[in-house]
Order: sequence, then structure tokens, then C-alpha cells
Amino acid sequence: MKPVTLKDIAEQLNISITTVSKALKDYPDVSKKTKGLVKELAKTLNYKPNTFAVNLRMKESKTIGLVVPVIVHHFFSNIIKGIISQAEKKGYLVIILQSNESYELEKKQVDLLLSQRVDGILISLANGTADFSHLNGIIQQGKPLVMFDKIAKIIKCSKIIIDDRKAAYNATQHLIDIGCKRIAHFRGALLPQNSIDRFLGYKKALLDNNFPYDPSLVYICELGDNSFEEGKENARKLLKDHNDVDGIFINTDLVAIGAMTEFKKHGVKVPEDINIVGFSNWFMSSVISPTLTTIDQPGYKMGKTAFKQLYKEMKAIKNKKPLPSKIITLETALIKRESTKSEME
Amino acid sequence: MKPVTLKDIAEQLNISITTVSKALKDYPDVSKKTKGLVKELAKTLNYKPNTFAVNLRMKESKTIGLVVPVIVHHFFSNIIKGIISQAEKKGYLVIILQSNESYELEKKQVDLLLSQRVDGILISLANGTADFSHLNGIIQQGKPLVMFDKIAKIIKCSKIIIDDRKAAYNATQHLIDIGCKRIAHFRGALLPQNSIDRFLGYKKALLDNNFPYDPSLVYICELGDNSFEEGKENARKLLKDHNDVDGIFINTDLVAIGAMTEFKKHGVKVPEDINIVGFSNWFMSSVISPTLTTIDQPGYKMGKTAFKQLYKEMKAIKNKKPLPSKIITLETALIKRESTKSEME
DNA sequence: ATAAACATCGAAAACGTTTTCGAATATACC
DNA sequence: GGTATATTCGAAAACGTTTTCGATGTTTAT
Repeated sequence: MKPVTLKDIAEQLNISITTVSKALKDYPDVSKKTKGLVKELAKTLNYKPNTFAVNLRMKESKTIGLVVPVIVHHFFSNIIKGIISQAEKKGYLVIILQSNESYELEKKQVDLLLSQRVDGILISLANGTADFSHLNGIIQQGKPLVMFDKIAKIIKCSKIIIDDRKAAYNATQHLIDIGCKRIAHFRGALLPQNSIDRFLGYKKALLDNNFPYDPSLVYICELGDNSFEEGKENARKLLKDHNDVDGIFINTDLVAIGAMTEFKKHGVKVPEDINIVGFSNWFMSSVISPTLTTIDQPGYKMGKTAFKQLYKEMKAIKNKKPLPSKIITLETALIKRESTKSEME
Repeated sequence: MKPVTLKDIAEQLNISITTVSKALKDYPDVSKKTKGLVKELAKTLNYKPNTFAVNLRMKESKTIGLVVPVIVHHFFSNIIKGIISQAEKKGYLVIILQSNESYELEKKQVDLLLSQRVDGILISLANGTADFSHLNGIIQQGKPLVMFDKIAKIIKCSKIIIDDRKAAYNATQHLIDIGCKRIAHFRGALLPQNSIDRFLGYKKALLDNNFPYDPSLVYICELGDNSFEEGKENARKLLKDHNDVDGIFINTDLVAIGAMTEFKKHGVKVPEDINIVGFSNWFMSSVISPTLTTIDQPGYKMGKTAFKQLYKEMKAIKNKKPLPSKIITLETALIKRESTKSEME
């Protein structure tokens, strides 16, 4: 019933706790014979070191904290999977918390992780987060912090991102290449950096091609949740305001799918009447009809990379040689599908 | 830099560590005055109890382990969300591990959680799991274990499930009600209980309606991953073997969507030629074309319920009054959409 | 006045591990 | 035989908290 301790093994073998501990860790100053005895008995008794004691002694828990805005989300669950699988390889466990896109909750979750004394923190910011003192709190405690996807440029820590601006530029350029003349954009909320960058990429592509930039063609997802409903809502608005739009670059696949559903309802054909490019390459997008042209965003890889960076920093801090912050940009790719016409020669 | 400890507070106030500890926990045997002083200083110093020490002393970590077969999955990520949100309310953290549908990995993950000394474990079994000794290991250690969705009937622990058989029965009955005469079934792998139960529900509905049960109409997802590809594969086989099938009850939405895609490719119309009912009500199913008739499986609620049950059992074990195991069955609902014809009068 | 009750505090043990440092024994060398 | 060097072990401190139990001082009741 009671878990086996070093003491139990020591008593049965009539040696000291010290020796048992050292034997199990292959210290050079214990004989082969006693090592053998100890290891054998440890195995038969099914000894498992008490993590609580180890944590206290070593001042680390081999556990990291992860805060994401949402869990039920193709992109984020891929990131989570990437983080967990990489962490496991290095012997780390992951505690996951959700901010629900709320700054208040995010702050609370960070505090929770801090008081739990995790060895490091991975975070993707809530859309509403504009104050960053809770993040500085992490750094002040000397804990490594790595941000991914939804980042804050101001904070001095490593970041794993994609080049949203470039990806958006490519998406918009694709619409231009296939012959679109009037291109709208459904953008995300005002605050998140990637929502801003995607907008800027869209705008730059227009200007580089001598297209006029028309602010009335930019629709903001006002609810801020990048939902199916927002796509439908904006599609309705667009249909009312502008009947000459023949291409849309949309912030997120889900919003794009909402828009396509609404267009279908109104008899507007995709891609014949309107070409659509989404963003993220949710699995869903390859399965709907028409399949959605989109930007592939490497969630799994982002998760892996984020943990790897955090791991390096945790190791560095342990060795009292903190690493400089690093910004890693992951490649994206334009996935051409049925929602945009094929390229013209 | 160094975190503040009880000792720091005690020294600054010239009182004992004991008194500081008691003051912070509102013990009755410390005066209001000292309580005030201690609490104030604790706040200004930003004192946070050292979780490692507390865990060691209290022999509990307020942390539970969660093992799921997959993370990137609409149903499971909903469950995860439910578990995390409920756990947070009770002050528990959740460590998530993934078995990747592999028995070996599942066993390893359970061992990991056990050696981490989590206070309890929630698990949904991998499809390949047929040996259950690792689960009995949990119970033998006196740790509460609650299984959900993919369960093993043999293990004596609480379980949160849906009535798969009844749900499958209703799905099949729906196909019969709308006039289908020859109904096929794409089932999941052979081992998982819910795959078995759904098959049995399908069969019972047929027999209750005096339909012949024809084993050649039951297609097994052989890869065992319930994927889009498996849906396409089975649809191809069905098209080759049976040209008279006018309804299919399919184990999982994703497989159903794969099948629909394949049918569309071959010019077979849904629901005109073949009616399809899926299972799980993934968000995706409400967005594809045609929208998919399916069984709604309450993932979020299942997660919440699973944690609640685990919490009760953890509390009970702490009070040395272990609770009897309990099986909780959650309600499902048939969601009628476009992939099945409307009911005949 | 004495005894009983109450209020307030602190010493110390315990949780189980890791690691430093010194002690003891055995082996090597001259 | 004596000194130096390996080899093998263990005592003890430390990590920071919780909680038992006794000590001290103060108030109330008799």
C-alpha cells in the first residue's frame, strides 16, 4: 500500500540511504556488487522515486505550462500535439490551460502556472491581451518564456511565428494572378499581431500590383472569434455593399467556409463569381465543396519548435548561461484548391 | 531573485515559521494582530507557497493525469476542454498525454503519470488496448481512475459513456423510417467497446424491423484510425459489391465524410441515391455539403462529468471512505440534416 | 488565593530525496 | 613497514512546508 522509499531498500539491504540513492544513479563511488543488489531489489519492490521530494530537492519539476486561447481548434490542437510529443521526448510533462481569448483569464492562468513553479511557460496570447505585465512577471522570476503564433512584439522573449505578412501577400498575389480585379479582405480583430500582419500583406500586394487600396473592402470580424457566423455575416454585408468584388482573402478558414456557405445560399458561385483564399489549412478545408484554397500553417511543427526552444532556454538557465532571445519564422505554403480559378497563362 | 519563503517572513517579523504558516491559513490559535502583520508582509513580498514542499508534505499534488488516444480530434478536444475547465474550478491542474491509439504508448503514459504521483487519472482507451494490467496498476495504488468514451467493461472503476447501442439503434431506425430498404454499416475496429456497441445497435434495429441481417453489408475500418481515407476506401468497396444499398450508418463523421466524397466522385448522389448517417456531430458535419445527419455526442459534457466523478472519488479516498464505482450514461441526440431524406408520412 | 480555562506562540518532527564531505578500509608503491 | 592513493561507504544538511504537542502567559471562576 505505502509506496516504497529509499529507506525501505536501505533497511532491507542493511546499507545507508545515501548508498541506495547513489547506486540507483550509478555514482562511481559505489561498488558494482552493491549496485547490483540495490537495482535488483528496487525492481522487485517496484520502487519509483517520489517526484515531490525530487522536485523539492532539485528545485525543478520537469513540467512546463502551456496557455492557449482555445483548445477546440484544428490549428491549436495540432500545436498542443507537437508540444506534448516533443516534451515527452525530453522527459517533460505539460500542463495545459486555456485563456478563452480573455485577458483576465490569461493573467490568472499565468499566475497559476507560476505558483505551481513550472520550469517554463509556452503561451499564445488571447486576442484581447493588450497589457503584458503578467508576461514580464514570468521573465522577472527568471523563468524561460516562449511565445508562439499570437505574440506580443514588445516582450523580450523567444517567439515562434510564421511570416503572416508574406503569407497574406502570397495569398493576395494569387488572387491577382488568376485575374481578380477587385479584391476584398475579411480581417481578424484589431489587436492580434497576426491579424494586423495579414492585413498589411494584403494591402502591400495590392499596392505592388498598382491596385487601389479601398478601405471599404476590408471587413473586420467584429465578434473577434473568427467564427463560421462571422464569415456569413461579412459575406452578407459584402453582397449588399459591393457587387463587383471577384476575390476575397479571408483571415481564417472557418470564416471563409462561413462566407462560402452564405454565398452558396445566395446563388453566388465559388470560384466562378468570387474566388476565395482562406488561411490555416484546417483539415476541413480539404473536405468541403468546393475545397478551399488556403495558406498552410504548420501547427504541429510550430508546437515542436516552440518546445525545443523552451527546452534550450531551460537548460541554459540551469547552467547559468541564459540564451539571447530568438525569433524563429516557420515557412507557410499556398495550397491551391477549387475555391480559386486555375492560374491564367 | 530567490523566491520568498515562510522563513523570510518569520525572520522579518521576529516570529516563528510555525506562526507564519498558521497565520496564513487562519488557524484559530494565532492572534488577529499577528495574522494581520503576516498577511500584509506576505502580500508585499509576493509570497507564494512552494508547491514542491506542499506536495511532499501533503502527499498530493492537486494534479490529475489525462490520457487520450488522440488530441487533434473534434470530440476529444471538446472532452479535454470540459475536463480542464471543470478541474480549474476545483483547483486542479491537468497533465495531458497521448497514446496515439497504441497500447504500448498508453501503458507507458500511465506509468509516467503514476510515477509523477498524480492524484487521479482519466483515460480513454486506445483502440488496440486489449490487456488491462496497467489500469489495474492504478487501482492497486489506491488512485482513483475514471474511464470515458473508450472504456473496458472488465475494469472495476467509474465510467462515463454514452449509450452507443441505443444511439446506433436510433440512427439505423431513422434510415428505416425514411424508407431505406437495404442498409449497410461501416463499423470501427473490432476491439473498442463503442465500435462493438454501435454495430450491435445497428443489428438490433434491423432485426426489430424484420430486416434481414447481412454480414456482407458490414464494412470494417481496417486501418483502425477512423479516417477520411477509410471512408473513401469502404465506399469504393461498397460500390463494387452492392449496388442496391440505399442507406449507410457510419461509425464516425469523418469516415462518413470520406464516403460522401467518394460517392460524389462516382456520381452517386446523397441523399437521393444513398442516405448517410454519421456519428459524433463534428462541427465539420454542419458545414459540408450536403450537411451530415449524425448522432450528437456530448464531448464537453463528458469531460466535465468525468472530472466531477474523479473529483468525488479523490475526495472520498482522502477521507478513507472510497466510493463504489459508478457508470454514468450521457444522452445523445439524432441530428437530422441533408444527408438523409426527410421522413415519410 | 488557587485552580481551571483560554489565548498565543514555537520547537521539532516529518515528508523523501540529493549531495557534500569526511571516514574507513583496501590496494599500491618505494 | 610506512606512506600515498584508490575504493567504498555513511552521517548529515538541505529543500520548504504542515501539524502535533507542549510551554508560557493571561484571564476567569471558585
